[in-house]
Amino acid sequence: MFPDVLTRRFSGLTPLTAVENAAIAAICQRPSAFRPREEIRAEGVSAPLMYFLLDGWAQTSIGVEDGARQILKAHVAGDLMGAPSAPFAEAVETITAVTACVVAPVAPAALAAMFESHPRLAWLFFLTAQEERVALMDRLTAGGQLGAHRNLALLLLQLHARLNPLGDRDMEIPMTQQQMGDMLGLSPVHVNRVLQDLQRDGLVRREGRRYALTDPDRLRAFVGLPLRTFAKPLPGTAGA
Amino acid sequence: MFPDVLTRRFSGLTPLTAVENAAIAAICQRPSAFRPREEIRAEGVSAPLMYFLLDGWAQTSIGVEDGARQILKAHVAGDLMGAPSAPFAEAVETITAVTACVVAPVAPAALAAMFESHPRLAWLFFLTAQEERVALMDRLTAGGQLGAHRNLALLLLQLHARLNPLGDRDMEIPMTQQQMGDMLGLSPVHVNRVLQDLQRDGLVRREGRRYALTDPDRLRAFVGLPLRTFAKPLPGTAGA
DNA sequence: CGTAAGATTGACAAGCGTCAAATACAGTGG
DNA sequence: CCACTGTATTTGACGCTTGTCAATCTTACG
Repeated sequence: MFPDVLTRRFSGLTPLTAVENAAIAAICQRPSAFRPREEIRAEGVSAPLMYFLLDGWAQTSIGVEDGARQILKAHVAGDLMGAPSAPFAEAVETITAVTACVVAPVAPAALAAMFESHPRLAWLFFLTAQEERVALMDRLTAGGQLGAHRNLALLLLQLHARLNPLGDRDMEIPMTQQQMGDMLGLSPVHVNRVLQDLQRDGLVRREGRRYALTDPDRLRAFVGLPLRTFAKPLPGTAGA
Repeated sequence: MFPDVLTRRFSGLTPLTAVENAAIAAICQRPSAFRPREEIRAEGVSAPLMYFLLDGWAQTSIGVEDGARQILKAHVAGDLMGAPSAPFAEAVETITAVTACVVAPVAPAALAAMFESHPRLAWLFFLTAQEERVALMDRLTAGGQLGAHRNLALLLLQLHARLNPLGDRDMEIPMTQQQMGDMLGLSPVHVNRVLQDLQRDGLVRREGRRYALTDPDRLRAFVGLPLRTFAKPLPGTAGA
């Protein structure tokens, strides 16, 4: 059960060996389940753990004093959550279940130990961390330089790429418009209006929380940022 | 020369051994110098390298089609630049010299090889990548949830923390207001107005590009986001 | 001394947030 | 099966924040 979903995490880079799969499974603690809206890990707790998301949707967010919060990432099965807090004494981000989900905790020290026995995995985790950085960089760029329309369009494209690697047009996004707003720094009211604009322009179709990108190419052109292809055969790893 | 500045990179986590210093120096290619405004590495180039910044200020940015650009990070001596592009076939970000600066290129494959011989360094680089993620997460939170005033105040606090670890109030920021705007997603005109507001409120003093935080505590309270202390003794590394 | 880049100021417009109300929708208990 | 309740979506009116445009002023530098 574990290995499958975790292997998928790195499938864009390289396939894992059976030994590597086992090494990852070995550092996972017993999985536990959470219900929708339940808090998996609160920001501020000390000695924070990391979590492999085995099933469901979750999100990480940072809260601001006045009650506002920024959602930083929507996680799907296979994601490693909470890693950004690893260098810190106290957790930086809150992890919340969006749908029902199952997570396996991982102690940072255990991951560090794995780095010693499996340097190739260490490199893969390093590359994955860089990918996450790029995702944040793109989002920052979109937030700073693009308007709400192109920003939301980018979000839909990114979710589509992750949910639908095969390229189907249809997808189910289990987020409220409020949550999308918290991701983009927009009010839920404005999210709603922008979604309607995109529909009116024929870029998106929508029924409830089912979204269809009617013309992905036009949508990409509209956004004006390249969609990264997280896919490069692993450069010079085992063979040094 | 190298080791000093690079060691400083990790000083918040743990001191490096002489062997580790040598290992890092060994993967560096011959350093080269750049003049202000010169492009060190353009986004889009294939097989991108990484660069240790040995001296000076540099910045990484992502361009948008219509000519706008988002500055993602201001780099000071000791930073590893360009790592986010490592998993990609083509460079994601443009690296530009802000002041005169000296950089040492590093091939991703060389770093991967170092991960095999020095797993503790691998873990340190992993943690550093997570710190960078948190920096982006904070900036994203500021951009999405805070207004221009608090956002700019946060930028000043962050620069102050990096430039002035000793806590002096005075610092020289070699950025134009235009560049600050490109970091925050604000127009240069608005940056100027906000800076004046902060001065009027007695939070900042400024002469040319010398900035003084007159009351750091009040400034921090004003922002409402915690300033991360990138300082935790390295958890379970060598002793596994 | 001349030129270019940056900083500053003002007037105006657009984008987005806020407030408030109305409407759909799902789950709950009678 | 139906009223009841809370949550999500939708719509409208209005105002603040921020961008745009254009001009002026300062500073650095050849």
